[in-house]
Amino acid sequence: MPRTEKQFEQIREEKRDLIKSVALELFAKEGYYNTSISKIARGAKISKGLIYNYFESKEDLIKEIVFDGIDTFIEVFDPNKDGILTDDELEFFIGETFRILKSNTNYWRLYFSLLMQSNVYKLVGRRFLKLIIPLMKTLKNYLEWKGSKNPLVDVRLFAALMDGICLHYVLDPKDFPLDDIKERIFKLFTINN
Amino acid sequence: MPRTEKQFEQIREEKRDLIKSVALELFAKEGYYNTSISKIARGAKISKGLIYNYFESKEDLIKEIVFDGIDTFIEVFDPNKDGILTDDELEFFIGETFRILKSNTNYWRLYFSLLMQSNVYKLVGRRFLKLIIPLMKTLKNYLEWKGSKNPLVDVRLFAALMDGICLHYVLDPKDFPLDDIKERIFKLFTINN
Amino acid sequence: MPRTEKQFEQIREEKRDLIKSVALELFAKEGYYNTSISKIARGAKISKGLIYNYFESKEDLIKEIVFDGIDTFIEVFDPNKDGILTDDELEFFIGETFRILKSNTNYWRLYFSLLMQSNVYKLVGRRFLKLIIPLMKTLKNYLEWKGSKNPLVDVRLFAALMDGICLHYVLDPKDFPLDDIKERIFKLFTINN
Amino acid sequence: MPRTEKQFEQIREEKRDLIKSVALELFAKEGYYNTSISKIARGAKISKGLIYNYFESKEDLIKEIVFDGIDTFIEVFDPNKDGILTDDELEFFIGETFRILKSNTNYWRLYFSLLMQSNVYKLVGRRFLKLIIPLMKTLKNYLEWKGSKNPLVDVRLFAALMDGICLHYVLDPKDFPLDDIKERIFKLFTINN
DNA sequence: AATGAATGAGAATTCATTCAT
DNA sequence: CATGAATGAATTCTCATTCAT
Repeated sequence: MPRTEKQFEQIREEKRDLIKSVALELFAKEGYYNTSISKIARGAKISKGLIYNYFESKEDLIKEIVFDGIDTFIEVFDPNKDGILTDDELEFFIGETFRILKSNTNYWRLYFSLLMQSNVYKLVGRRFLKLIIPLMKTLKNYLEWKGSKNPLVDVRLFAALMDGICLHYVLDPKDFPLDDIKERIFKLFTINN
Repeated sequence: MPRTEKQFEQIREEKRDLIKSVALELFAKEGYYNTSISKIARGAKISKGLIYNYFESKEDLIKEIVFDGIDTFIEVFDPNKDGILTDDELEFFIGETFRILKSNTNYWRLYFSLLMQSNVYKLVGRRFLKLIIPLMKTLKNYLEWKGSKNPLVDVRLFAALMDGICLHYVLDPKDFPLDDIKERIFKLFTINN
Repeated sequence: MPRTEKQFEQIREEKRDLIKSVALELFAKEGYYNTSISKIARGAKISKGLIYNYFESKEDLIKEIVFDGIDTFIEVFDPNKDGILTDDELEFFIGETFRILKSNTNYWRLYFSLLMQSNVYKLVGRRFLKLIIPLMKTLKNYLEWKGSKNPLVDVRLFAALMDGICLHYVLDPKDFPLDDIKERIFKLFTINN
Repeated sequence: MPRTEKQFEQIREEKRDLIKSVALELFAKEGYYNTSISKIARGAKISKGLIYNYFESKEDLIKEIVFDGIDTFIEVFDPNKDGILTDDELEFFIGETFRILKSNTNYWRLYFSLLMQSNVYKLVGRRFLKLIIPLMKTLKNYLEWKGSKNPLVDVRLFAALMDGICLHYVLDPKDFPLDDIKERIFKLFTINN
């Protein structure tokens, strides 16, 4: 019995995901340039050629991986709401960020490593900004409401802090007191100052 | 009549510096792996071979560049004092960090980009930690004195924040309100909380 | 429809052999260091890169070539017999040695040329000795039986003579009276002296 | 007081010899291709450039070294005599050969190593033959007189044997019973057979 | 006579990508 | 859909040689 169109589609989808997950693992662990297509193929137990059946190029592959990560982020934080943040919502935001950080450490290490290569940044940064900007706007409103004298600066501060924590966490996840840090951040930004 | 020892010494010194500055520029702008020795040679208007007259390998070259940066940092912050931080000293520390960040933006972009490539991190991280650890200790004492309930966590928070700011700054220095941020950090960490 | 495992295996086998035979030819004629991978590739009408698909490095390539030659030798002379040599067996030994010399002149030129490069000797010498030592032991017994007063010295003499002949032969095979020499050696070492 | 022409000449001579002896040492120990001009200069504690003041090229340098060795050989064996060899003279010949071998082991190792690289052989071989041929002629007469049925073959045998011994000796001088071997050769070729 | 900085051709090696099967 | 042999451009690095001083 020949497979249906749909079954093929599903096989393709699974293969794509397999390749991407192996590639993410390797990119994050060994670096983008130290990870050859051969290694990925070996890791996924498929042939080199097949990868080109699913992705146009190595660059295309990493682009997809990064975009996927961004999309995960978007799904969680999609702010199609009212642009208004409550204390609870801020706590949720911080908590979710750290939860994703914990469960996708590899991805975020990769993300930061890529971010630093300006050519990749140009590629990916734009898309990331589109996601971040509305969040930042909402946050600005929130901080304004909280009495911040210079909410724009405080937003920057918040963003930098979050990224700094991500950075430190992915570099050495074992000893990082993520939960304590969460508490502190929450306090820092919810109290009226 | 042959050149004197001193003249050779000077030529070497100048060439080394030229190569390092061109390399730093390119490494930071295009990434370590996207910067070939050929490009560096072209940038410095010298031959490929000459670079190997001054540096044993590409790896040796980047190691020297990074160590130079660390040394600059050390010179400013060498804490063989009393291990005690006053409010003024903290302000000085933050201020100096940002001043160095501004004047060595390229270097710090490079530093972060390397940090993320685990193999390079192993190379450099150790040396950096040796510098950082005493600073962190001093800071811990300071925060304790300021009444921090969990100074270890606060030190982590501070370090992450500083790195986050550095990261954001090097990625987009133009629009970053570094001075305002400085104020905010200072306030955050000097008030009794 | 993809090629079967067996077809690939055969292609690989043939290509490996092609590369090895071209490389042997060139190594022997021009020397190891004067033979670049490019030259070998050109000689085999394949790309440089393909050679690395079959051999890990230039050193690996020559190692395989030399080991192949040793293996040929071992196949002929494998002395897991009784350790006893008759006159006929000695004649056979000498005859076979010269036959191999004639049919593998290139290989032996290469072998001698490598022998003299101490680093390569270390690589290969050990394996060769393993083969030679038992042969020499058998020969010593034989010469003892023939009445040699100092069989150890005579074994050395025999080995040196055989290698000297090989050396002269590979340097100028055209005019070398190999068959007459064979007779003489046989007489020299079979008569009681 | 300015140095005289002669003094300069002597300095030059000494430097040439220094360079050659260092180069011979290194060529023999590490191989021709593994010995860079830089290494030689370092070994002789002079500058790279100066070597080119004395020798046109690396090839020129090795050519001179090899020719020197041949000349040493010629000095000892120059057969401007009667072309007739007595038993005593043969013993002297063999003895001298081995004496030179012992005192110049490095040189002979180099010589053999070069011999095997056909391009060098072409360079040097001709000159060597000019030296060897008269010796071989004299030896042929001697062997004829001794009753050799095929003196040409015996000359070849003798030459091969001598080279074989040299080869084995330079490869592992420590354990080689050179003196015993000498006795055996002498007996082998002086007895009527 | 002497120096060593500088050159540039060429070496080994890697790897993304293609393509016949 | 799948394979892996094959390519070739690019990379790091070496080194004989030149030359200004």
